[in-house]
Amino acid sequence: MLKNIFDPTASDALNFIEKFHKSKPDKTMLLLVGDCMVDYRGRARSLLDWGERMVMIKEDGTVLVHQPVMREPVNWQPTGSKTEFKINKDKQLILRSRHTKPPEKMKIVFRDLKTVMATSLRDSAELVIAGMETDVVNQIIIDPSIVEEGLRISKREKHVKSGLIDLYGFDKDHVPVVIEVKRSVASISAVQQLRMYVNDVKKDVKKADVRGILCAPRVPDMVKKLLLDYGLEWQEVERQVVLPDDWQKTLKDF
Amino acid sequence: MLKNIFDPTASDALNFIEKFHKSKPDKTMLLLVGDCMVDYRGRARSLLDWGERMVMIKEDGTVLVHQPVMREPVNWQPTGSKTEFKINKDKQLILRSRHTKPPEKMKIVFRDLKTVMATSLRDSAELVIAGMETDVVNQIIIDPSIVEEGLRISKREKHVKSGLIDLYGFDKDHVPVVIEVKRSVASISAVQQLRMYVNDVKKDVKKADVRGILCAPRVPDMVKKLLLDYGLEWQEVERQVVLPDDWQKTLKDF
DNA sequence: AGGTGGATCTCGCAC
DNA sequence: GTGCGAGGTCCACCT
Repeated sequence: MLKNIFDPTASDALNFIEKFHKSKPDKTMLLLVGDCMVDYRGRARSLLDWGERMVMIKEDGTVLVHQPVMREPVNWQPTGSKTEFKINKDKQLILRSRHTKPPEKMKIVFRDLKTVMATSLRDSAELVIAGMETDVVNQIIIDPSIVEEGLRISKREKHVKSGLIDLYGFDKDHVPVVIEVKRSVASISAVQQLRMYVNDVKKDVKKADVRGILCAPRVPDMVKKLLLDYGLEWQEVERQVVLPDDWQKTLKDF
Repeated sequence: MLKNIFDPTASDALNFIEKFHKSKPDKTMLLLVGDCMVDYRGRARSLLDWGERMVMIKEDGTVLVHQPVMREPVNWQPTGSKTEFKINKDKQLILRSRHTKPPEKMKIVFRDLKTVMATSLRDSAELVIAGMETDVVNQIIIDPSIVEEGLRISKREKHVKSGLIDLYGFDKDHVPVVIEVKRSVASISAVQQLRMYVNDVKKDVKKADVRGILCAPRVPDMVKKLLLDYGLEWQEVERQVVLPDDWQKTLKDF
Protein backbone atom coordinates (compact mmCIF):
# COMPACT_ATOMS: atom_id res chain seq x y z
CA MET A 1 0.00 0.00 0.00
CA LEU A 2 1.20 3.47 -0.89
CA LYS A 3 -0.87 6.58 -1.13
CA ASN A 4 0.06 10.19 -1.56
CA ILE A 5 -1.15 13.65 -2.24
CA PHE A 6 0.62 16.59 -3.86
CA ASP A 7 0.65 20.25 -2.92
CA PRO A 8 -2.21 19.73 -0.50
CA THR A 9 -3.86 22.44 1.52
CA ALA A 10 -3.64 21.95 5.25
CA SER A 11 -7.14 20.51 5.36
CA ASP A 12 -6.47 18.23 2.39
CA ALA A 13 -3.41 16.97 4.21
CA LEU A 14 -5.34 16.49 7.44
CA ASN A 15 -8.03 14.52 5.62
CA PHE A 16 -5.41 12.41 3.92
CA ILE A 17 -3.66 11.67 7.21
CA GLU A 18 -6.89 10.78 8.98
CA LYS A 19 -7.85 8.48 6.15
CA PHE A 20 -4.56 6.65 5.62
CA HIS A 21 -2.60 7.01 8.85
CA LYS A 22 -4.70 7.77 11.90
CA SER A 23 -6.63 4.48 11.95
CA LYS A 24 -3.47 2.40 11.97
CA PRO A 25 -0.42 4.53 12.78
CA ASP A 26 1.41 1.40 13.97
CA LYS A 27 1.19 -0.11 10.52
CA THR A 28 1.81 2.95 8.38
CA MET A 29 4.82 5.07 7.75
CA LEU A 30 3.93 8.68 7.05
CA LEU A 31 6.09 11.06 5.09
CA LEU A 32 5.65 14.80 4.85
CA VAL A 33 7.74 17.06 2.66
CA GLY A 34 7.32 20.77 3.12
CA ASP A 35 8.27 24.12 4.58
CA CYS A 36 8.11 23.91 8.33
CA MET A 37 9.29 25.15 11.69
CA VAL A 38 10.24 22.85 14.56
CA ASP A 39 10.00 23.49 18.26
CA TYR A 40 11.31 20.91 20.72
CA ARG A 41 11.25 20.68 24.51
CA GLY A 42 12.51 17.78 26.55
CA ARG A 43 15.99 16.75 27.58
CA ALA A 44 17.06 19.97 25.89
CA ARG A 45 15.24 22.71 24.03
CA SER A 46 15.60 23.74 20.45
CA LEU A 47 14.05 25.87 17.80
CA LEU A 48 14.46 25.36 14.08
CA ASP A 49 13.42 28.19 11.82
CA TRP A 50 11.46 27.86 8.57
CA GLY A 51 12.88 25.64 5.89
CA GLU A 52 12.00 22.73 3.64
CA ARG A 53 12.46 19.32 5.23
CA MET A 54 11.37 15.76 5.06
CA VAL A 55 9.45 14.50 8.08
CA MET A 56 9.13 10.78 8.62
CA ILE A 57 6.82 9.13 11.14
CA LYS A 58 7.64 5.49 11.64
CA GLU A 59 5.34 2.70 12.76
CA ASP A 60 6.79 2.67 16.26
CA GLY A 61 6.11 6.36 16.80
CA THR A 62 9.60 7.58 15.94
CA VAL A 63 9.56 10.98 14.25
CA LEU A 64 12.51 12.15 12.17
CA VAL A 65 13.01 15.61 10.69
CA HIS A 66 15.62 15.53 7.94
CA GLN A 67 17.29 18.53 6.35
CA PRO A 68 18.79 18.23 2.84
CA VAL A 69 22.20 17.32 4.26
CA MET A 70 23.86 15.34 7.05
CA ARG A 71 23.26 11.84 8.31
CA GLU A 72 21.56 12.89 11.51
CA PRO A 73 18.00 14.14 11.73
CA VAL A 74 17.98 17.75 12.83
CA ASN A 75 15.09 16.97 15.18
CA TRP A 76 13.40 13.78 16.26
CA GLN A 77 11.13 12.05 18.73
CA PRO A 78 12.03 8.68 20.23
CA THR A 79 10.37 5.31 19.71
CA GLY A 80 6.99 5.19 21.43
CA SER A 81 6.01 8.80 20.85
CA LYS A 82 2.40 9.65 20.09
CA THR A 83 1.77 12.05 17.24
CA GLU A 84 -1.31 14.09 16.46
CA PHE A 85 -2.25 16.47 13.68
CA LYS A 86 -4.33 19.61 13.77
CA ILE A 87 -4.92 22.81 11.87
CA ASN A 88 -4.23 26.10 13.58
CA LYS A 89 -6.04 29.40 13.27
CA ASP A 90 -3.77 30.42 10.39
CA LYS A 91 -4.89 27.27 8.55
CA GLN A 92 -1.49 25.66 8.90
CA LEU A 93 -0.97 21.97 9.52
CA ILE A 94 0.39 21.31 13.00
CA LEU A 95 2.16 18.13 14.06
CA ARG A 96 2.44 17.51 17.79
CA SER A 97 4.39 14.56 19.14
CA ARG A 98 4.57 13.59 22.78
CA HIS A 99 6.78 11.15 24.61
CA THR A 100 6.83 10.12 28.27
CA LYS A 101 9.88 9.00 30.20
CA PRO A 102 11.74 10.99 29.36
CA PRO A 103 9.13 13.70 28.80
CA GLU A 104 9.65 15.22 25.38
CA LYS A 105 7.45 17.08 23.02
CA MET A 106 7.92 18.41 19.55
CA LYS A 107 5.77 20.69 17.50
CA ILE A 108 6.05 21.14 13.77
CA VAL A 109 4.20 23.88 11.92
CA PHE A 110 3.90 23.49 8.16
CA ARG A 111 3.33 26.63 6.15
CA ASP A 112 3.62 24.72 2.88
CA LEU A 113 3.42 21.08 1.89
CA LYS A 114 4.89 19.58 -1.25
CA THR A 115 3.54 16.13 -0.56
CA VAL A 116 2.22 13.73 2.06
CA MET A 117 2.77 10.04 1.59
CA ALA A 118 1.49 7.02 3.53
CA THR A 119 2.84 3.55 3.07
CA SER A 120 2.99 0.24 4.90
CA LEU A 121 6.34 -1.52 4.84
CA ARG A 122 6.75 -5.23 5.38
CA ASP A 123 10.21 -5.93 6.70
CA SER A 124 11.12 -8.78 9.01
CA ALA A 125 14.81 -8.95 8.16
CA GLU A 126 17.44 -8.21 10.75
CA LEU A 127 20.87 -6.87 10.12
CA VAL A 128 23.67 -9.37 10.36
CA ILE A 129 26.89 -7.79 11.39
CA ALA A 130 30.37 -9.07 12.04
CA GLY A 131 33.44 -7.67 13.68
CA MET A 132 33.13 -7.40 17.44
CA GLU A 133 35.57 -7.14 20.33
CA THR A 134 35.04 -10.79 21.23
CA ASP A 135 36.53 -11.65 17.86
CA VAL A 136 39.78 -9.90 18.74
CA VAL A 137 39.83 -11.60 22.13
CA ASN A 138 39.27 -14.98 20.47
CA GLN A 139 41.93 -14.18 17.91
CA ILE A 140 44.47 -13.55 20.67
CA ILE A 141 43.46 -16.76 22.48
CA ILE A 142 43.92 -18.74 19.26
CA ASP A 143 47.20 -17.05 18.41
CA PRO A 144 48.78 -15.08 21.30
CA SER A 145 51.81 -14.29 19.16
CA ILE A 146 49.87 -11.51 17.45
CA VAL A 147 50.36 -9.66 20.73
CA GLU A 148 53.82 -10.94 21.55
CA GLU A 149 56.08 -13.88 20.83
CA GLY A 150 56.09 -16.42 23.66
CA LEU A 151 52.91 -15.12 25.28
CA ARG A 152 50.69 -17.72 26.92
CA ILE A 153 47.07 -16.93 27.78
CA SER A 154 45.80 -18.64 30.92
CA LYS A 155 42.50 -16.95 31.65
CA ARG A 156 39.80 -15.02 29.93
CA GLU A 157 37.55 -12.56 31.81
CA LYS A 158 39.50 -12.82 35.06
CA HIS A 159 37.72 -11.14 37.96
CA VAL A 160 39.70 -8.73 40.09
CA LYS A 161 38.65 -6.09 42.60
CA SER A 162 38.32 -3.27 40.05
CA GLY A 163 36.51 -5.22 37.40
CA LEU A 164 36.96 -7.80 34.66
CA ILE A 165 40.29 -8.43 32.95
CA ASP A 166 39.81 -9.31 29.27
CA LEU A 167 42.84 -11.60 29.05
CA TYR A 168 45.37 -12.79 31.62
CA GLY A 169 48.52 -14.81 31.02
CA PHE A 170 52.30 -14.98 31.20
CA ASP A 171 55.10 -13.87 28.91
CA LYS A 172 58.07 -15.98 27.84
CA ASP A 173 59.83 -15.16 31.14
CA HIS A 174 56.76 -16.24 33.17
CA VAL A 175 55.94 -12.66 34.10
CA PRO A 176 52.18 -12.12 34.61
CA VAL A 177 50.56 -10.13 31.79
CA VAL A 178 47.24 -8.26 31.96
CA ILE A 179 45.68 -7.52 28.56
CA GLU A 180 42.89 -5.04 27.99
CA VAL A 181 41.25 -5.22 24.57
CA LYS A 182 39.47 -2.29 22.94
CA ARG A 183 37.39 -2.65 19.80
CA SER A 184 38.27 0.74 18.38
CA VAL A 185 40.32 3.71 19.50
CA ALA A 186 41.90 3.30 22.92
CA SER A 187 41.02 6.11 25.31
CA ILE A 188 42.53 7.54 28.44
CA SER A 189 39.97 5.74 30.54
CA ALA A 190 41.21 2.44 29.11
CA VAL A 191 44.63 3.28 30.51
CA GLN A 192 43.18 3.93 33.96
CA GLN A 193 41.29 0.65 33.72
CA LEU A 194 44.40 -1.29 32.76
CA ARG A 195 46.40 0.44 35.47
CA MET A 196 43.93 -0.58 38.15
CA TYR A 197 43.84 -4.16 36.92
CA VAL A 198 47.63 -4.36 36.99
CA ASN A 199 47.69 -2.98 40.53
CA ASP A 200 45.05 -5.50 41.58
CA VAL A 201 47.07 -8.35 40.13
CA LYS A 202 50.26 -7.08 41.78
CA LYS A 203 48.50 -7.31 45.13
CA ASP A 204 46.98 -10.70 44.33
CA VAL A 205 50.22 -12.37 43.25
CA LYS A 206 52.35 -10.34 45.68
CA LYS A 207 54.81 -9.48 42.96
CA ALA A 208 55.87 -6.08 41.73
CA ASP A 209 56.58 -7.44 38.28
CA VAL A 210 53.29 -7.46 36.39
CA ARG A 211 52.95 -6.22 32.81
CA GLY A 212 49.93 -4.50 31.32
CA ILE A 213 49.27 -4.38 27.59
CA LEU A 214 46.54 -2.36 25.92
CA CYS A 215 45.42 -3.92 22.63
CA ALA A 216 43.42 -1.79 20.22
CA PRO A 217 43.17 -1.10 16.48
CA ARG A 218 44.44 2.41 17.19
CA VAL A 219 46.25 3.96 20.13
CA PRO A 220 46.43 7.79 20.02
CA ASP A 221 49.73 9.46 20.87
CA MET A 222 48.40 10.98 24.08
CA VAL A 223 47.33 7.56 25.29
CA LYS A 224 50.73 6.10 24.38
CA LYS A 225 52.40 8.82 26.41
CA LEU A 226 50.19 8.08 29.38
CA LEU A 227 50.90 4.35 29.08
CA LEU A 228 54.63 5.06 29.10
CA ASP A 229 54.22 7.23 32.20
CA TYR A 230 52.61 4.33 34.00
CA GLY A 231 55.06 1.73 32.71
CA LEU A 232 52.39 0.08 30.63
CA GLU A 233 52.56 -1.18 27.06
CA TRP A 234 50.39 -1.33 23.98
CA GLN A 235 50.01 -3.36 20.84
CA GLU A 236 48.00 -2.20 17.87
CA VAL A 237 45.99 -5.14 16.59
CA GLU A 238 44.24 -5.52 13.27
CA ARG A 239 40.52 -5.97 13.54
CA GLN A 240 39.85 -8.86 11.26
CA VAL A 241 36.31 -9.56 10.35
CA VAL A 242 35.06 -13.09 10.00
CA LEU A 243 31.86 -13.72 8.13
CA PRO A 244 29.69 -16.83 8.16
CA ASP A 245 30.45 -19.19 5.28
CA ASP A 246 27.08 -18.77 3.61
CA TRP A 247 27.78 -15.09 3.14
CA GLN A 248 30.59 -15.73 0.77
CA LYS A 249 28.35 -16.41 -2.20
CA THR A 250 26.34 -13.25 -1.66
CA LEU A 251 29.35 -11.08 -1.00
CA LYS A 252 31.48 -12.23 -3.84
CA ASP A 253 29.31 -10.62 -6.50
CA PHE A 254 29.26 -7.35 -4.63
CA MET B 1 10.36 20.94 -7.35
CA LEU B 2 9.02 17.50 -6.61
CA LYS B 3 8.64 14.64 -9.03
CA ASN B 4 7.77 11.03 -8.56
CA ILE B 5 6.86 7.80 -10.21
CA PHE B 6 4.81 4.89 -8.89
CA ASP B 7 5.39 1.17 -9.17
CA PRO B 8 8.09 1.70 -11.77
CA THR B 9 9.98 -1.03 -13.52
CA ALA B 10 13.71 -0.96 -12.97
CA SER B 11 14.29 0.80 -16.27
CA ASP B 12 11.50 3.30 -15.59
CA ALA B 13 13.14 4.05 -12.28
CA LEU B 14 16.56 4.39 -13.86
CA ASN B 15 15.21 6.79 -16.48
CA PHE B 16 13.49 8.79 -13.78
CA ILE B 17 16.65 8.98 -11.70
CA GLU B 18 18.79 10.00 -14.66
CA LYS B 19 16.32 12.68 -15.58
CA PHE B 20 15.65 14.21 -12.17
CA HIS B 21 18.62 13.32 -10.02
CA LYS B 22 21.76 12.47 -11.93
CA SER B 23 22.30 15.89 -13.48
CA LYS B 24 22.24 17.65 -10.13
CA PRO B 25 22.57 15.16 -7.28
CA ASP B 26 23.88 17.92 -5.03
CA LYS B 27 20.64 19.82 -5.37
CA THR B 28 18.17 16.96 -5.26
CA MET B 29 17.07 14.62 -2.54
CA LEU B 30 16.10 11.22 -3.88
CA LEU B 31 13.72 8.86 -2.14
CA LEU B 32 13.16 5.23 -3.01
CA VAL B 33 10.58 3.01 -1.35
CA GLY B 34 10.72 -0.66 -2.14
CA ASP B 35 11.74 -4.23 -1.45
CA CYS B 36 15.49 -4.41 -1.29
CA MET B 37 18.60 -6.10 0.04
CA VAL B 38 21.58 -4.24 1.44
CA ASP B 39 25.20 -5.24 1.45
CA TYR B 40 27.75 -3.05 3.22
CA ARG B 41 31.52 -3.22 3.50
CA GLY B 42 33.69 -0.69 5.21
CA ARG B 43 34.50 -0.09 8.84
CA ALA B 44 32.38 -3.17 9.44
CA ARG B 45 30.49 -5.55 7.19
CA SER B 46 26.82 -6.29 7.15
CA LEU B 47 24.15 -7.98 5.14
CA LEU B 48 20.48 -7.11 5.30
CA ASP B 49 18.05 -9.58 3.79
CA TRP B 50 15.04 -8.68 1.63
CA GLY B 51 12.47 -6.33 3.06
CA GLU B 52 10.59 -3.13 2.34
CA ARG B 53 12.48 0.03 3.29
CA MET B 54 12.77 3.69 2.58
CA VAL B 55 16.05 4.80 1.05
CA MET B 56 16.99 8.46 1.18
CA ILE B 57 19.85 10.04 -0.73
CA LYS B 58 20.63 13.52 0.51
CA GLU B 59 22.21 16.37 -1.38
CA ASP B 60 25.56 15.88 0.34
CA GLY B 61 25.77 12.24 -0.69
CA THR B 62 24.51 10.79 2.58
CA VAL B 63 22.51 7.61 2.04
CA LEU B 64 20.06 6.38 4.66
CA VAL B 65 18.21 3.06 4.66
CA HIS B 66 15.25 3.17 7.04
CA GLN B 67 13.23 0.23 8.25
CA PRO B 68 9.65 0.75 9.51
CA VAL B 69 10.85 1.17 13.10
CA MET B 70 13.66 2.70 15.17
CA ARG B 71 15.30 6.08 15.06
CA GLU B 72 18.52 4.85 13.50
CA PRO B 73 18.93 3.92 9.85
CA VAL B 74 19.67 0.21 9.55
CA ASN B 75 22.32 1.02 6.94
CA TRP B 76 23.87 4.23 5.73
CA GLN B 77 26.71 5.92 3.88
CA PRO B 78 28.43 9.02 5.25
CA THR B 79 28.39 12.56 3.91
CA GLY B 80 30.38 12.83 0.71
CA SER B 81 29.56 9.42 -0.71
CA LYS B 82 29.04 9.01 -4.45
CA THR B 83 26.04 7.01 -5.55
CA GLU B 84 25.35 5.38 -8.90
CA PHE B 85 22.45 3.42 -10.30
CA LYS B 86 22.42 0.52 -12.71
CA ILE B 87 20.29 -2.39 -13.79
CA ASN B 88 21.62 -5.90 -13.32
CA LYS B 89 21.13 -8.95 -15.51
CA ASP B 90 17.99 -9.89 -13.60
CA LYS B 91 16.59 -6.46 -14.50
CA GLN B 92 16.75 -5.23 -10.93
CA LEU B 93 17.69 -1.69 -9.97
CA ILE B 94 21.08 -1.56 -8.27
CA LEU B 95 22.26 1.30 -6.09
CA ARG B 96 25.99 1.50 -5.44
CA SER B 97 27.43 4.07 -3.08
CA ARG B 98 31.12 4.63 -2.49
CA HIS B 99 32.98 6.63 0.09
CA THR B 100 36.70 7.25 0.54
CA LYS B 101 38.41 7.86 3.87
CA PRO B 102 37.22 5.78 5.42
CA PRO B 103 36.65 3.42 2.48
CA GLU B 104 33.06 2.24 2.55
CA LYS B 105 30.74 0.87 -0.03
CA MET B 106 27.15 -0.13 0.02
CA LYS B 107 25.10 -1.97 -2.54
CA ILE B 108 21.33 -2.05 -2.59
CA VAL B 109 19.40 -4.37 -4.87
CA PHE B 110 15.73 -3.56 -5.42
CA ARG B 111 13.49 -6.39 -6.49
CA ASP B 112 10.41 -4.18 -6.26
CA LEU B 113 9.81 -0.44 -6.14
CA LYS B 114 6.72 1.24 -4.75
CA THR B 115 7.87 4.70 -5.68
CA VAL B 116 10.81 6.91 -6.51
CA MET B 117 10.66 10.59 -5.61
CA ALA B 118 13.00 13.46 -6.39
CA THR B 119 12.76 16.83 -4.72
CA SER B 120 14.88 19.87 -4.05
CA LEU B 121 14.71 21.28 -0.55
CA ARG B 122 15.57 24.85 0.30
CA ASP B 123 16.66 25.05 3.89
CA SER B 124 19.16 27.51 5.27
CA ALA B 125 18.02 27.42 8.89
CA GLU B 126 20.25 26.16 11.63
CA LEU B 127 19.17 24.52 14.80
CA VAL B 128 19.43 26.62 17.90
CA ILE B 129 19.87 24.48 20.93
CA ALA B 130 20.27 25.04 24.61
CA GLY B 131 21.05 22.91 27.59
CA MET B 132 24.53 21.55 27.17
CA GLU B 133 27.44 20.85 29.48
CA THR B 134 29.13 24.04 28.40
CA ASP B 135 26.11 25.91 29.67
CA VAL B 136 26.60 24.45 33.13
CA VAL B 137 30.30 25.28 32.97
CA ASN B 138 29.48 28.84 31.93
CA GLN B 139 26.90 29.05 34.66
CA ILE B 140 29.51 28.13 37.26
CA ILE B 141 32.01 30.62 35.81
CA ILE B 142 29.41 33.37 35.99
CA ASP B 143 28.29 32.42 39.48
CA PRO B 144 30.65 30.03 41.30
CA SER B 145 28.49 30.22 44.41
CA ILE B 146 26.08 27.73 42.88
CA VAL B 147 28.80 25.20 43.63
CA GLU B 148 30.05 26.67 46.87
CA GLU B 149 30.18 29.97 48.69
CA GLY B 150 33.53 31.70 48.34
CA LEU B 151 34.66 29.62 45.37
CA ARG B 152 36.82 31.39 42.79
CA ILE B 153 37.32 29.92 39.31
CA SER B 154 40.75 30.59 37.80
CA LYS B 155 40.91 28.35 34.76
CA ARG B 156 38.65 26.55 32.34
CA GLU B 157 39.77 23.44 30.48
CA LYS B 158 43.04 23.13 32.37
CA HIS B 159 45.34 20.55 30.83
CA VAL B 160 46.86 17.97 33.13
CA LYS B 161 48.59 14.69 32.44
CA SER B 162 45.45 12.57 32.59
CA GLY B 163 43.26 14.82 30.51
CA LEU B 164 41.30 18.04 30.60
CA ILE B 165 39.92 19.55 33.81
CA ASP B 166 36.57 21.28 33.22
CA LEU B 167 37.07 23.94 35.89
CA TYR B 168 39.93 24.78 38.20
CA GLY B 169 39.97 27.26 41.04
CA PHE B 170 40.33 27.91 44.75
CA ASP B 171 37.95 27.80 47.69
CA LYS B 172 37.55 30.53 50.33
CA ASP B 173 40.60 29.11 52.17
CA HIS B 174 42.72 29.23 48.98
CA VAL B 175 42.70 25.44 48.67
CA PRO B 176 42.91 24.29 45.02
CA VAL B 177 39.62 22.88 43.72
CA VAL B 178 39.19 20.60 40.71
CA ILE B 179 35.67 20.53 39.28
CA GLU B 180 34.40 17.94 36.89
CA VAL B 181 31.07 18.74 35.26
CA LYS B 182 28.67 16.13 33.90
CA ARG B 183 25.57 17.16 32.06
CA SER B 184 23.48 14.17 33.10
CA VAL B 185 23.91 11.29 35.51
CA ALA B 186 27.39 11.07 37.02
CA SER B 187 28.98 7.66 36.49
CA ILE B 188 31.71 5.68 38.17
CA SER B 189 34.13 6.60 35.43
CA ALA B 190 33.56 10.26 36.23
CA VAL B 191 34.85 9.55 39.73
CA GLN B 192 37.97 7.89 38.37
CA GLN B 193 38.47 10.83 36.05
CA LEU B 194 38.15 13.34 38.89
CA ARG B 195 40.43 11.25 41.07
CA MET B 196 43.16 11.26 38.42
CA TYR B 197 42.84 15.00 37.91
CA VAL B 198 43.10 15.68 41.64
CA ASN B 199 46.19 13.48 41.86
CA ASP B 200 47.74 15.26 38.89
CA VAL B 201 47.11 18.63 40.50
CA LYS B 202 48.51 17.45 43.82
CA LYS B 203 51.75 16.60 42.04
CA ASP B 204 51.75 19.84 40.05
CA VAL B 205 51.23 22.17 43.01
CA LYS B 206 53.16 19.91 45.40
CA LYS B 207 50.41 20.08 47.96
CA ALA B 208 48.45 17.24 49.48
CA ASP B 209 45.46 19.47 50.01
CA VAL B 210 43.51 19.54 46.75
CA ARG B 211 39.74 19.20 46.61
CA GLY B 212 37.74 17.51 43.90
CA ILE B 213 34.07 18.25 43.27
CA LEU B 214 31.85 16.37 40.87
CA CYS B 215 29.02 18.54 39.57
CA ALA B 216 26.09 16.85 37.88
CA PRO B 217 22.29 17.11 37.75
CA ARG B 218 22.15 13.72 39.45
CA VAL B 219 24.67 11.70 41.45
CA PRO B 220 23.62 8.08 42.11
CA ASP B 221 24.14 6.70 45.63
CA MET B 222 26.77 4.26 44.48
CA VAL B 223 28.77 7.10 42.98
CA LYS B 224 28.41 9.16 46.16
CA LYS B 225 29.78 6.27 48.19
CA LEU B 226 32.75 5.96 45.86
CA LEU B 227 33.40 9.70 46.07
CA LEU B 228 33.40 9.51 49.88
CA ASP B 229 35.83 6.58 49.72
CA TYR B 230 38.25 8.71 47.75
CA GLY B 231 37.73 11.85 49.84
CA LEU B 232 36.03 13.61 46.97
CA GLU B 233 32.89 15.74 46.98
CA TRP B 234 29.87 16.38 44.82
CA GLN B 235 27.35 19.07 44.17
CA GLU B 236 24.09 18.45 42.39
CA VAL B 237 23.54 21.34 40.02
CA GLU B 238 20.35 22.28 38.26
CA ARG B 239 20.62 22.26 34.54
CA GLN B 240 18.97 25.52 33.76
CA VAL B 241 18.23 26.23 30.20
CA VAL B 242 18.59 29.77 29.00
CA LEU B 243 17.03 30.74 25.74
CA PRO B 244 17.58 33.90 23.75
CA ASP B 245 14.96 36.52 24.51
CA ASP B 246 13.38 36.41 21.09
CA TRP B 247 12.50 32.80 21.60
CA GLN B 248 10.11 33.54 24.37
CA LYS B 249 7.32 34.64 22.09
CA THR B 250 7.61 31.57 19.92
CA LEU B 251 7.89 29.18 22.82
CA LYS B 252 5.10 30.49 24.91
CA ASP B 253 2.39 29.35 22.53
CA PHE B 254 3.88 25.89 22.21
C1' DA C 1 13.59 -0.44 35.56
C1' DG C 2 18.08 1.61 35.84
C1' DG C 3 22.98 1.34 34.93
C1' DT C 4 26.99 0.41 31.71
C1' DG C 5 29.37 0.53 27.58
C1' DG C 6 29.75 0.10 22.40
C1' DA C 7 28.95 2.37 17.83
C1' DT C 8 30.13 1.56 10.34
C1' DC C 9 28.58 5.97 16.35
C1' DT C 10 28.03 11.34 14.17
C1' DC C 11 29.56 15.91 14.53
C1' DG C 12 31.95 20.03 15.75
C1' DC C 13 35.95 22.24 17.45
C1' DA C 14 40.78 22.94 18.70
C1' DC C 15 45.38 21.88 17.55
C1' DG D 1 44.09 17.00 8.45
C1' DT D 2 43.72 14.77 12.97
C1' DG D 3 42.62 14.13 17.61
C1' DC D 4 39.36 14.63 21.19
C1' DG D 5 35.04 14.99 23.63
C1' DA D 6 29.99 15.78 23.66
C1' DG D 7 25.45 14.05 22.30
C1' DG D 8 18.11 15.52 23.26
C1' DT D 9 23.61 10.65 21.65
C1' DC D 10 20.92 5.67 20.28
C1' DC D 11 20.62 1.02 21.57
C1' DA D 12 21.54 -3.63 23.42
C1' DC D 13 22.72 -5.99 27.28
C1' DC D 14 22.96 -6.77 32.09
C1' DT D 15 21.75 -6.49 37.01
